[in-house]
Amino acid sequence: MVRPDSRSRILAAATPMFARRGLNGVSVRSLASAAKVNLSMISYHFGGKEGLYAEILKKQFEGFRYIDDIAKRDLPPMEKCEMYLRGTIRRYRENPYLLRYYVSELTNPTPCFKTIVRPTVQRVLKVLRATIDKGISRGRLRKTLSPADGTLALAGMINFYFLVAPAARGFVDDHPGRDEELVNHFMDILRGGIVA
Amino acid sequence: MVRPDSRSRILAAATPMFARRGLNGVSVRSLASAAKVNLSMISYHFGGKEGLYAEILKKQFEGFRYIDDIAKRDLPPMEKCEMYLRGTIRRYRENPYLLRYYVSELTNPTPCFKTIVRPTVQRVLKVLRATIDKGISRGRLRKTLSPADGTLALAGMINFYFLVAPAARGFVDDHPGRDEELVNHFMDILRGGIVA
DNA sequence: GTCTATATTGCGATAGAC
DNA sequence: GTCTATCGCAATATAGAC
Repeated sequence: MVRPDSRSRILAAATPMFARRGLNGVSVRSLASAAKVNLSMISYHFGGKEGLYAEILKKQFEGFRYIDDIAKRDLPPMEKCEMYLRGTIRRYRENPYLLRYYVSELTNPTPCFKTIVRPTVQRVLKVLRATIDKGISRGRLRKTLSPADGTLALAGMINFYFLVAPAARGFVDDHPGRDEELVNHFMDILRGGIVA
Repeated sequence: MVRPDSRSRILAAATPMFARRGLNGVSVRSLASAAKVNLSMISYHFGGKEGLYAEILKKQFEGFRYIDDIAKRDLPPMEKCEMYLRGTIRRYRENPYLLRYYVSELTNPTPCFKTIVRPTVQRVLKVLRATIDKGISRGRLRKTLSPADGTLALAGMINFYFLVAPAARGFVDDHPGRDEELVNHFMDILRGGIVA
């Protein structure tokens, strides 16, 4: 096991720090000290703090690629919804920082918002909407369903679940072991609502 | 129309600035210049930048008080859900900054998170959950519904709608004129899901 | 690639005159 | 309450030795 080079060490140390405190909440000094590199290394490798942030954000957003699998497949709409729920849960379990970068960019956008964040969000929404559109036209989903609002409801329930988790301690006992249950609960709501 | 005093001017100028750029993204100098006050006024009135932020956050979070109206009333669960949706929409329309403070605290918590944010979130979730619990025990909601996950699904769809709005330009044409439609679409999903 | 040393600017906060 | 002036320190970034 060789010691990772300084570039990798910077990326590894910076990823959780930016996630927790945002671009403006982290100084190059604290980055360098956490990564155990000289502070000039950040400029050397990434051209400055913002360059480092942009590189990390770009890498984080590759976690959204699973949406393309959903787009390609020809499956009934409810199965695609389930794929989306499972893919989203998996994405956040595998990478606990992605949601923070994502939401942080939505509320306090950096220059990366236009180049990386918005195009990705639009892509995800577009795929989900196409699924719903097709489901309606094929008679699988009810024809009074609004494709746009339905998409946002679907994306909202699962994303908000992870977003609010840190403030919901004691409300849900969130852990990977209940993911299957979570998918089933949300799918039940999509299938038949909440009414008896 | 008299000129507001310096304290009010600081609050008025700082509210949108913290909302857009976060606590760490705003300097006292930029605050003072936007509010057209001397920079020493921030320490004088609020004891520093963090004190100012805390005061604004506290005031913003008063926007969640409508949840107590819902808690007090004795209404069928679906009517309470509709009250919650309408109240949430109204809250974000009346105060376009609240969601940013809210979500920003969830992803990049400041010292206010423990004192203000988490207690408020817990309060909202508790009220919604109590509504669902009662709805189930009275046979109005289906007995297989998970109260916790149902709560998060409900809160998620409407909160995410506003959260993602800046990145969803062109996807939904969001404006107050369609709020009634939005409530109806979400209520339809809660009533019967999305399946035909 | 990695370091030291430093340039330069900006930061938050406050002392003290008025 | 409001101002000027300034303190002390942190910020990002880079020049230049090795």
